[in-house]
Amino acid sequence: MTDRVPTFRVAPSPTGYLHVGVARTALFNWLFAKHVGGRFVVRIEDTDLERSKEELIEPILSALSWLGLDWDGEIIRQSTRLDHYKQFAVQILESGHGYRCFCSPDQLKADREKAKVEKSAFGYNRRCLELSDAEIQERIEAGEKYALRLRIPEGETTYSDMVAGELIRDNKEIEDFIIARSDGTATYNLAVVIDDHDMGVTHVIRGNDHITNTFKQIHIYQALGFDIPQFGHTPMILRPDKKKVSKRLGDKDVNQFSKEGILPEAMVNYLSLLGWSPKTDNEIYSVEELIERFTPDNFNNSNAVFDQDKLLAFNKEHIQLKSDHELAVMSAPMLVEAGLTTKYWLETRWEYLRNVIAVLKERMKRVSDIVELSGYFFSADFSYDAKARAKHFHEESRLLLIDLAERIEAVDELTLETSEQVITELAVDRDIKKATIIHPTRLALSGVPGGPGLYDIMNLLGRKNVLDRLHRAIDFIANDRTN
RNA sequence: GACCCCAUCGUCUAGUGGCCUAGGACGGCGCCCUUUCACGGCGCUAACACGGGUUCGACUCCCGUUGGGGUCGCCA
Repeated sequence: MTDRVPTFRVAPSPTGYLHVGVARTALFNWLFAKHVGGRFVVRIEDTDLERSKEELIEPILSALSWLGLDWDGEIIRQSTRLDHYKQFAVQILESGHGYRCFCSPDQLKADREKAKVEKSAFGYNRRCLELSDAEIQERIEAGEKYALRLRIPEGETTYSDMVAGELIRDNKEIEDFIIARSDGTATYNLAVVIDDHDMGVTHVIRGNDHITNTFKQIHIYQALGFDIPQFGHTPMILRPDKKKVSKRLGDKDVNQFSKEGILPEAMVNYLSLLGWSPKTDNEIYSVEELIERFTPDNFNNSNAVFDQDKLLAFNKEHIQLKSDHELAVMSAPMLVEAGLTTKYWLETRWEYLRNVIAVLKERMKRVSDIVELSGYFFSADFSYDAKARAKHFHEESRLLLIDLAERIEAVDELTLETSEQVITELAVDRDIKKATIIHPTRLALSGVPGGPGLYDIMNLLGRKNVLDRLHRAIDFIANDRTN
């Protein structure tokens, strides 16, 4: 075990989308693998043919890819290994570590209900443990179906958890669980142990809802004579209502965050801080920095509530860290999809897009915010914000805009400097505050009361567009008054 | 219910017996900056669940209570 390359894994089951809980587990394993220079592998847990859905595999993998959690080697699918598991089930049976159980699911269900009412013993009552060889033979020949159970010995089971420390459990609390179904297929716990062994997994980091499974799996490892990996059970990610994040409760597909303008860097950064801490005052880290700092002694052992607002705050920070060009690449398809522009138009005016992003960037909390923020940079076909209109569009401002338009006519080119110059001169000549001019002008050029500095807008729009929009507003105000 | 885990501001967390009149971040609130909206800067708000011990001294150690979470499938 000493010279094995550290191998970590994530093992999603395609019975739902990848939610933040599994994503965070995957991230921890990945970060840890990168930190120690080990391997990170992916396994699809689809032994339950009933509930597993083929079409869910691709979205799960794309979510991992989106997060940047690249994996090593081939993806293992349990459904392709069903036959492989059988020999181990047989081995456990023949070595005396397991036994046949003829109890029907209905029978077991009745047992459980009875035990619940009587508040008596937990787990399987071992009815089939003492069956004689003859009786077993007889029932097999009679065609009775049977499942295989692992026989848990007396005593207690203990192991050292990377997160929780020394864990000990009385074997009375571990029932003789089923390792192979009556149709011969392996159940989750058996398959997991065999796969982790075959894949050379040395470290298993997963949610602490798996602790009971870990105790069961340790007994399978022992029955099979396999080396037991290091286990680490992280606290859960909870929803704001304090319930465990779960696909069964309809929790969000990680892919959805991407659609909502969340940067994978932000998601990774935020997720890394749920149940783990770099133990510094800084919270914003790049993936490289996280890998650098990621050690298991910094795990936390209490559950964490997933906070959308804080994710958004991280997203804002990471957006600011992106170059204008990178943001332009991400924004372009969103702008096209929103119908604000076309792919061709953008391709020929890439610098314009970049400049638009440069002035809008600090206002973006989501990448997709660009759509809401930048409309007027691509189209003059906007309406004026009603409140702002009432405040800034009136006869006085109309005359001001006419004056401004005339002055701009006299200018060759609108730059940052000339824009400011024109406004300043107008203000001085009329002996008014610049703001008096700026507000109606901004509304005339953008239709909205907020946004980048007016000179930036004028500079970007250019002389012709500014003039057109000024005249449009002048006419609008005139018509508005007569109505 | 049984078993297990956990317990610091609303949320994520720092704290590993004296450095704590408990630090940071998000949120909220206020101020400043400012042509607007943002950004940024500054400040404020707000927590050691409770009760017992141990100790010269407990947020830090132990026990109990309470609270929260998890598990209890021929699901994963």
